[in-house]
Amino acid sequence: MSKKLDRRKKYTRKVLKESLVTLLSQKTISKITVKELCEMADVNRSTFYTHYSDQYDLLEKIEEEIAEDMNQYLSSYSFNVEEESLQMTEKLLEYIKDRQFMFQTLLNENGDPTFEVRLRTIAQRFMINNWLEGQQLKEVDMTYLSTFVVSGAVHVIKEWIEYDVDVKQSPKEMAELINKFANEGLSCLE
Amino acid sequence: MSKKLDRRKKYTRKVLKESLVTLLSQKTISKITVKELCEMADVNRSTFYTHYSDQYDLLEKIEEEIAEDMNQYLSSYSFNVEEESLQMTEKLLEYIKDRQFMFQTLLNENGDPTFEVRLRTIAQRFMINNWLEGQQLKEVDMTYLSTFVVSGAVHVIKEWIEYDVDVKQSPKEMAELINKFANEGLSCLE
DNA sequence: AACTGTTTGTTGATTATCCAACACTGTGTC
DNA sequence: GACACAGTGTTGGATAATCAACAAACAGTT
Repeated sequence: MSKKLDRRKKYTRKVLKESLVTLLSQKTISKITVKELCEMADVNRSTFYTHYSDQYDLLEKIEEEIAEDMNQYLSSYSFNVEEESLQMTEKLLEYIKDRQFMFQTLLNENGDPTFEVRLRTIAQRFMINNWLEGQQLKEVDMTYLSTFVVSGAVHVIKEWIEYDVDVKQSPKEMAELINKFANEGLSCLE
Repeated sequence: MSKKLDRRKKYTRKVLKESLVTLLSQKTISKITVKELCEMADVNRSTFYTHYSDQYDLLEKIEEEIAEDMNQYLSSYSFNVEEESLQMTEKLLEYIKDRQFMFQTLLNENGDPTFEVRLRTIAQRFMINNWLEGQQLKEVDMTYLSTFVVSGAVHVIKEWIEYDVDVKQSPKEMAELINKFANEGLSCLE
């Protein structure tokens, strides 16, 4: 499935992604030049063009990757088995924690305004497929519910960032809290 | 003088050096294999051998580089002009701060026992060339003095590490303190 | 409008790294 | 001793990244 990447490719893409996110924390994508991006990443400009067509393309790829990861995590998510579920939540939290800066940047002023929407879409699809399976819900309720949950999640992430919450210190407790909330939320529907 | 290095070479050597120092914080040089070193650095083993012959060679190069840097800093050191001197001390402190982990590792149990000696030699040569210029000192005094100063410096570095002193927060005050001490020490000799 | 400096894609030749394979040495185990 | 196992150094061919150079587009200045 996932073809084995040459170390060089892996490294080049990694630093380019990191550099773009760093620059995005300072200015809007349209004000970022390929030149400064490559200088920051310490990568030859010609190399950049063998991977991406421009800044926008790179940003696209970054977000696609996140989307894939989120889907990956959410696809194996289930609230049936308690312990397994907790572990999944924990992993998801660690994933986010490791990319705190990235999320912060992409969700803030200079970031992509469509990014939050994309996250919302992913979560919405997940909720429809898993949580709300079997439930007979009006479409209005469904939309409202997913919007509510995702907004909450984004809000939580932003709060973590603002108050510099160290998720890693207690991912377990955090995971329990979140799962409990999710379950109670579900039971409230019945 | 300093030949222009290909970015790739620069990167390869950088990660290999970082990885070795990291490993040295865990075990002795003789227990470190080239294989695990390359795995940590994410560099092909064959690439390693195009740069260094073995772990010991790499460690050698790391220490040589530090020695060069220290010489560089110390060579442009003078206590004649007050402000300039302070700036030099400040830069030197920042240099050490940026490599705190490296110094810590090289000076500790797993590190190279000869490293402290090398530092001592450098400082000794410096003191003879600069500070003690013109002073009529017995060789015994000279050796004792340099040993005293370097031991002090190493001790200070180790204390910074242990008590996690943030040198960067006040390199200026720190620099003033050190220069003042150095000057008083010198005047004590007269 | 001409001028200056900067960024942009793109190219060709060069170089470094990768990878997989190899034979070799050392070390521990039955 | 015979055996498996892990690390060593070295090789050759494939591939990626480098660098320097280019024409073109663009923005700001005078």
